[in-house]
Amino acid sequence: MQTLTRKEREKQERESKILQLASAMLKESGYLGLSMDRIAAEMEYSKGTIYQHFPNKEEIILSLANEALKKRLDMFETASAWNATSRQRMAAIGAAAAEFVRIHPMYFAVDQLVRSASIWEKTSDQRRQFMQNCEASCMRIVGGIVNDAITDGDLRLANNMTAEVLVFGLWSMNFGAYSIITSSDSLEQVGLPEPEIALWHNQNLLLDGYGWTPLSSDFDYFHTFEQAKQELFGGRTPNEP
Amino acid sequence: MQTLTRKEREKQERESKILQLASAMLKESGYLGLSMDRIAAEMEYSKGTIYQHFPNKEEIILSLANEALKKRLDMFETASAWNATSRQRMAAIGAAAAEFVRIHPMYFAVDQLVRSASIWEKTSDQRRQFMQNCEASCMRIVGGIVNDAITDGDLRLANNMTAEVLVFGLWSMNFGAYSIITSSDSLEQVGLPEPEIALWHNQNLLLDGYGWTPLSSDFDYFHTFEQAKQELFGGRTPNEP
DNA sequence: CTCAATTATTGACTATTCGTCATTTAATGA
DNA sequence: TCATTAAATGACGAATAGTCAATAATTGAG
Repeated sequence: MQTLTRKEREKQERESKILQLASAMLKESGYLGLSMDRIAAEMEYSKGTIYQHFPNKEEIILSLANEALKKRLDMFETASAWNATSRQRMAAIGAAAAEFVRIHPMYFAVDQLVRSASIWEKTSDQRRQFMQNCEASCMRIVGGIVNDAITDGDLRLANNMTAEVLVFGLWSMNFGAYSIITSSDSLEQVGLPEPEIALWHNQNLLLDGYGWTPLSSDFDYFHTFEQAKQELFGGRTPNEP
Repeated sequence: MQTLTRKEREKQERESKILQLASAMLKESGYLGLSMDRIAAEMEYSKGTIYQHFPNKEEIILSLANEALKKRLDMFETASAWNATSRQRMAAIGAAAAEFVRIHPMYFAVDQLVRSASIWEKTSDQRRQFMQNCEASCMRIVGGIVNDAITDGDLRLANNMTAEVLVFGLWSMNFGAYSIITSSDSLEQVGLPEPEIALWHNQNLLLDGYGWTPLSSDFDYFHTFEQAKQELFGGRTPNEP
């Protein structure tokens, strides 16, 4: 006996089919190529039915972003709960971020879209709040690791510093790096054949700059990174075929 | 005696008027609010005439980005040519970036737009190359300062490191931070009342992590930053009323 | 100055899109 | 069986990008 009626199940299936199609279209031809008419046509439903699921195009896009963000939050939680030193847990967060990008190469494009085009205003409070919640939760998780490091004596912040500033440093570096990486194919021509590794080095050196011990010169965090990837997200990540 | 005929001048004026209007519209209501019809209406010209200047909407957007990028390149060159230590010149680059964002708050939104929506494909080779050129030049300038630092003995890169990796670190951090800052109004709610200052700290700590002397703990780079802002870009920046 | 040739401008037109809603179709259960 | 409720439809209105034949303005040779 199911908790959902056949109708409810059908509806949910259709919804995920819509999102799946939309994701493919977005990947294929960007925001402008994502057309409600085409979704309806490919679904073999009329447009009106699609609009019963999502009141507008923007809600679909934000839904896609939220699906991804939810997974990222899970991965960050997994990384944070790892039994290791604070900086190793931080490395695990890095592994989570890298794995997330591997699984959702579209996410940054979508996130940028949501931020830049006037998509935000057209979406429902509920979905907007969900998104902000996910982001805030991610920050809180990373902030928690920072505070643990302080508690453990591995990190001492200067007077005019807060954990939030450090988290913002990592966040902005990651966001920027992956935005550039996923939307630019000419990085080799500019002397950066392996931008992901460059990001990894820079993250470590930033934490070294904060004096978060053990410093990356004294410990092989790349090994930790690979280990976290394997143990925590190895083989198959949750919710992914 | 002008080198341009009256017609050419008129055309150029009209072109900059179009860009000006487009910029305002983009600021006002985003990519979707930027309408060729509305531009034509507000210019009091017909649509066809607008299309004689720009073959499509996307070219207008890329033009706007390029206008801004050109100015940033100028500012970076100015900063790099400053007579000071390598890390001070780096601080001047930071001042240039900050000043650039102050003058062009729209730039990051437009840049993200160009990257994420399918704008890139629709634009001319010429404009695309101009953009890539500007970006590459900016990187080269910053890379030049890094190399000067190495020559001066203020910086020693590890074996597996290159100047490009460092530049990428600064680039991604700046790009990410300003993208987030200019597209998010809820940073205070997340414990970041002054994100620009946070960025500044993080940049310095990253360079400290690289061991670029004098370290920020030994030298007041914020003073340098303010000084560069004043001396190099103070009062009125070039090409700005 | 005149007027044919060139150049610039126009806006009606096509095609495409989003989102709505009266109408039709299907499902339900008394 | 059939009245009532729910779901699905697609024609429609309103915007928009971009085109292009027709029109207006400019130019410069005679």
